[in-house]
Amino acid sequence: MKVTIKDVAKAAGVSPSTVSRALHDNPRISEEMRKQIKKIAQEMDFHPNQMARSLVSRRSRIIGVVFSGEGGDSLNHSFYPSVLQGLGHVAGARRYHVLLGTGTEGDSTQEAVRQLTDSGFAEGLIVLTAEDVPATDAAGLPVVTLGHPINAENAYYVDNDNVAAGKAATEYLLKRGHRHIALLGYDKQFMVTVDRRQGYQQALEEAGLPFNREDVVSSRYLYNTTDESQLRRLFDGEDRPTGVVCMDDAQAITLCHMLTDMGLTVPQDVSIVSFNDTPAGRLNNPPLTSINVDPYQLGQKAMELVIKLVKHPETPPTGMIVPFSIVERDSVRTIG
Amino acid sequence: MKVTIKDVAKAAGVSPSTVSRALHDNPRISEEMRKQIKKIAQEMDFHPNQMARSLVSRRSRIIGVVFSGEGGDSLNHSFYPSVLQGLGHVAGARRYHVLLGTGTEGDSTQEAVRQLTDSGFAEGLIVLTAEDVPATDAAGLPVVTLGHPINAENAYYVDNDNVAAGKAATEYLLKRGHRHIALLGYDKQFMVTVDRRQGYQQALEEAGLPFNREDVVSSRYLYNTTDESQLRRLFDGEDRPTGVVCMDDAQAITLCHMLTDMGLTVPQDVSIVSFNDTPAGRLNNPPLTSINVDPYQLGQKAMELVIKLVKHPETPPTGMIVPFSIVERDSVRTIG
DNA sequence: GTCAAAAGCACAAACGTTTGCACATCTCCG
DNA sequence: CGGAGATGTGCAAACGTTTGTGCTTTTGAC
Repeated sequence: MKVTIKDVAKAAGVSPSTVSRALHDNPRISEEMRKQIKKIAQEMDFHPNQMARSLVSRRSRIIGVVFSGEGGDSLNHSFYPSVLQGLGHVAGARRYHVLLGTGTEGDSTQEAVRQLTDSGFAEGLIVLTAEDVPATDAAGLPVVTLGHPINAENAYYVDNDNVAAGKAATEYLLKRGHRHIALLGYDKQFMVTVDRRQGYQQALEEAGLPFNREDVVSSRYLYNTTDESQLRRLFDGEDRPTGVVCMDDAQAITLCHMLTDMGLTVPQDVSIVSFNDTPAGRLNNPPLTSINVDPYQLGQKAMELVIKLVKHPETPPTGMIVPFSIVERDSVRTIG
Repeated sequence: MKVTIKDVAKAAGVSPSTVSRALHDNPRISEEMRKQIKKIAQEMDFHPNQMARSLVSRRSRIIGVVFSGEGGDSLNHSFYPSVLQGLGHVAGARRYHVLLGTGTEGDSTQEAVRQLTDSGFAEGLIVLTAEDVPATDAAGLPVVTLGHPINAENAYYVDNDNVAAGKAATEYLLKRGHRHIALLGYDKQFMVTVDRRQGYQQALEEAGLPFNREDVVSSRYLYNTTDESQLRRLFDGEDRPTGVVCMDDAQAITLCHMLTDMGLTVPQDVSIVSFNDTPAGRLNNPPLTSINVDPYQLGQKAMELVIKLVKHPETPPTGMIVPFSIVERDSVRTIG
C-alpha cells in the first residue's frame, strides 16, 4: 500500500493538514516543525497522490498534445521528434506532464482532440497540425496551435514567419546571381507552403523579376510525390531555372536525383535551397543548404505559452514567432 | 462550471449512485431508467471527472512512456515516431492514454522514469531505451522495456531477434556470392549492435568463412561518427570487402559517400545492407537495401503488453519478439 | 499581572466519483 | 393473505488531498 499523508501525520504526531501545509511551505507552520515533517516524509518515501491533489485543486499539471493524424510519412518527419523534445523539456523543467493525443489509427485531429479533452486530465492543449486547424476551443481548455491557424487574430499560436522564410530562401539565391528561380512543393492545403510561396513571389517582385506560374510546381507537402513529368519539362529547355527553393529536404533530394538523371548536377547547373534541415538533407550529396525552422524552439515556445495560459486564462490572443535560420551547405553556387 | 454527476442526478430525479450505475450498465438498474439517464447525461454533456474516478478506482488508464534521454540525433531517428504511433494507436483503441516521460534537458532515463512514477498518474510504464536498461521496477509499476534488457529472464520486453537479424543481413550478402563482408557501426554499449554482431559472426562461421576483427568497425550507434581513417584503410587494399552490413542507414549513406570519394561505387564495387529502413535510406542513391525492424509493431506490442500487465500483474515475465523484414532495394549486387 | 495579538496547530468540509449495504416496493407461491 | 425472493433505488462511506475556520498556547506591551 502506498504511504499517504495520514501515515506521515501519524508518524510525525500531527494532523494531516499540518503535514500538507508543512510540505507546501505554508508560513503558518513553524520552521522546525516544517523541517521535521519534511524529513519524515522523505524517510517514508511519501509522494502525494496526484489524483487526490488534482481533484481538489482542479489542476493536473498535464498538457495534452495532439499531432495531426494522417500518420503516413508526415509523422516520420524529423520535425516532430524535435518539437516533442522541445515541448518535453520545458514541461519537465516546470514540473508539467505531457499527455499524448492518440486516437485509433486513421482518426482525425478532431477525434484526437476530443479524446483528450473528454479524458479530463489535461488543463491545456497544444495541437500540432500542418493542415487547417479547426477553431477548437474544446471544452474551455486553452489551446495553442503550433503552426499558422486560419483565424490568427483570436488564437494562440506559435509559428515561424513563413512568408519571411520563403522570401529569405529566394533572396538567398537572388543575392547569388540567380535570375530564374523555381519553387517546388507548393500545396495549397498547407498554410506553410502558401505563405512561403507568397514570400517567394515578394522576393521576385522586389527584385524586379517576373513571377511565372509555371515555375511553381505543386506536390503534397511532406509527401514525396511530385509530378515528375512537369518537373522534367521545367528543366528541359535552355531557359531552365538555375535555382530552386524546395518546401522540404526530401523533395530536394529526389530533385537532385532527377537532375543528375537528366545530366545536370547540383550545384553546378542548378542550385537548391530547401526547408526543414533534415538528417537526410545533411547526408545528401551535396549536403543541402536548408532553412532550419527550429522545431525544438517551436516546441518550447508552445509549451511556455500554454502554461502561461493555464495560469492566466485572460491572456489576450497571442502569436509567437520563432526565428528561422538558414544553414549554408553545398547545394548553392554563386553565379557570374 | 463543469456538470457533475449530481447535476445529472438532480435532473433525472434520482440519486448520484443510480446515475453512476446506470452509466456503467450495472444490471441492478432497470432498462428504462438506464436509457433515460444516459439520454439526460448526453444532453447535459456530462463527462465524468477522471480525477475523482481514478481516485476511488485506483485506475487511471494512463501509461507512461519514457524515451532514452540523450536527445542528440538519436531521438531524431525515424524509429521513434513510428514507435510512438504504434503505441498511440493501440492505446487509443483501448481507451488508454499516453503520458510522456519528459525530464529537463539532459536528464537521464532514470530521472525521467522517476518523474513519471512520482507523478502517480501512470499505472504502467514503457521504457524505450537503446542503452542498458536499469532494472527499473519503479514504485511497483509494471514496466516493459522496448529493446533487449540485460536481465531478459525476469523482465517484460518486446524486441526483435537481433542476432537473427544480424545473421539474416549477413546471409543475404553471402547468398549473393559475397565472401568478404564487413560490419559497420558496432557499439558495445548498445545491446542491439552486440546482438547483431553475434549474428554476423554466426553467419560467417556457418558459411565456413573466417571472422576477422578488423572487419568490424565501431562507432556510436545512431550517431554518425565513424573513424573514417579506419574505414578508408579497410577499403584500401585489393582484398577489400565486397559487402558491408551497417547498423543504421545513416552510416550506410556516409559510407556510400566515402566510397564514391575513393572511386568505388555502390553496388558495383561494394554492396550494402543496412538497418532501420529510414527515409534517408530510401532517398539515397542508390536506395538502400535495409532491414526494417518494424518499429510500429514494436510500439503496438509494447503497449499491448503493458495493458495486459496492469490488468493481470501476475503475468509471468514475457519477452515478445517482433519479426523484422528485409526490404530489398538497389544497394546490393550479386557476385559471379 | 492582565489582556490583546500573534503563532501554531487540529477539525472538518469539500473535490466528484464508486460501491457495499440497507431499504422499499413488487411479484409470486403456498 | 403472509412472507420470501426479486428487483430497483437511496444512503453513506471511502479514495487522499487542500484549506477555511476555530481553538489553544505563547509572546509582548502596558
